[in-house]
Amino acid sequence: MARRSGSSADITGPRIREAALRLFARHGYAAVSMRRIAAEVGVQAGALYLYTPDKQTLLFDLMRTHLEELLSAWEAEEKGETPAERLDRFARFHIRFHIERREAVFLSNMELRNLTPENFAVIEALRHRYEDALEDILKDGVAERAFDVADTRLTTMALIAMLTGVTTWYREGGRLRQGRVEAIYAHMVRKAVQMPRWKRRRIEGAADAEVIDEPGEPAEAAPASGQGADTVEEPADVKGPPASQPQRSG
Amino acid sequence: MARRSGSSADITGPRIREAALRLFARHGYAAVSMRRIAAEVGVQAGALYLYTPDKQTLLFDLMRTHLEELLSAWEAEEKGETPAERLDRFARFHIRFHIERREAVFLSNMELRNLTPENFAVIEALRHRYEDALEDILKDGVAERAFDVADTRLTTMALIAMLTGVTTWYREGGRLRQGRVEAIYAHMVRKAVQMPRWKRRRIEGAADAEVIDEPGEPAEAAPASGQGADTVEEPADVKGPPASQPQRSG
DNA sequence: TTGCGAACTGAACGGGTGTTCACCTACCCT
DNA sequence: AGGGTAGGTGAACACCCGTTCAGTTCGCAA
Repeated sequence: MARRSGSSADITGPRIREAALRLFARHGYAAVSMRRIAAEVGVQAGALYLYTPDKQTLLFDLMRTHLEELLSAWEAEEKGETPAERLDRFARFHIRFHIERREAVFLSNMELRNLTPENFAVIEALRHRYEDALEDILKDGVAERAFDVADTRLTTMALIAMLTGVTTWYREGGRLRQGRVEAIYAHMVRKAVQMPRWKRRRIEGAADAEVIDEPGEPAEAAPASGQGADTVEEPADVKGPPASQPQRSG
Repeated sequence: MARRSGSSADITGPRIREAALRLFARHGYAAVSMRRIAAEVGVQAGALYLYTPDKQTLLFDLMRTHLEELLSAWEAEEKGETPAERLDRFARFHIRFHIERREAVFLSNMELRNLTPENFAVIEALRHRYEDALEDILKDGVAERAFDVADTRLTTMALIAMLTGVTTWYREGGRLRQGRVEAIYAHMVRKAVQMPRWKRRRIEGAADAEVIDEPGEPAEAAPASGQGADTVEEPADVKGPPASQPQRSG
């Protein structure tokens, strides 16, 4: 038996990629042999080489395809008007896309170290483009004084890590429906970067405005840090509002 | 040449664990051979089996040791009085510990799938204990109405993912000093979970108090979600404050 | 100084690895 | 009906894998 009946390239090709994706994601690139992928497809190992030049390229193509689809899916998304709106959409999009493609996400995050340097550079560039999409939103928000972000690059990495983490625990049919998960994450993201009222007023120079105590305010913030530890505020800011503030108006 | 001059178990043992940790973290468990670890130590592969029964146990011991040290380091930490204080300390501790032990963190996060089921269960239990430490802080904050957290478990996972993500980009001698990184992350964590003023007032039933617009408020929050999409608030809450609110008092 | 155990070598075992290649057969086109 | 080629097979190549073990040497205690 050489060629099997009913076989064709546009069936075997995708099946190989699906099997490789699933197995690489589940057991890791190095732990999965070409023979095992072939067995999953129901084919001999040699047949895989009609569809990929080698194992490394198979991994690389899976990761590149995933990231390209991620980028084009985001570009196709409606963007929203304000930075806050765009951030909300980004968070929800990210959660949705990452829940729907857990295996590809897992692969693209875990197997970077198994790429050759040249392939790694390509994947990193794609990933960077996606991160920049988020950072641009943050920068816009900072420019409009809608966001209070000490460092847009750090915050970009922090938010993406937080959102991507959903793949580690979310399971379909679990305690929380996907829509609610999206909403909770989006809400947290928004709160994490939003400009607090007391600060917005200070920045706008409204010394006449009543200063209201607010969590995150310097007088109350980060009380646990040792003396001399860094703070988020610039030194000039840390001194902050006058010490005598109304505790609560109500 | 059989035994090498100047050799002793309390030197070779640690060197094997260090080499294994570094190589496993860098290239992945499955991609690193016992011969390569041995070569790094300057020894033959067979000698490794004087120090570990097999490769799997070597991995497991590295991960278990790391998590046990993480737990006992946190337990030794000063805890702070209020939930906000404890959360701040937790965030800073987590960042510090994870920056200092990048390789062990990387290993413990990436190689879970290469553990046998029995070993996996042990590691997961340890990891769960650490997550619970954070969740307890969040629960306390929710009970005291200091935190506004829709789901403590989800938030725990989200915050840990965000904080642990620091290991993917932080490099010593980079743009940001460690203390500042700690401060920025701790600040974001705090903002992400804090109870907004408008909501605290509503909960406390202070209908007399002036309601102030606040980012995160339902009227303004999550505007990008499609119709019928989930929101963070419970249905009763979503209807929210009366529609007519002063936009800004200033 | 001798002897004994700790520390290690080096070869071997059975098996798995990615990849190649000569060969074969089912299908489509003329 | 028949030929060409797309889509395979299965054996082979050279090498690496985790692990074992008899044998060897070093350091230390008596």
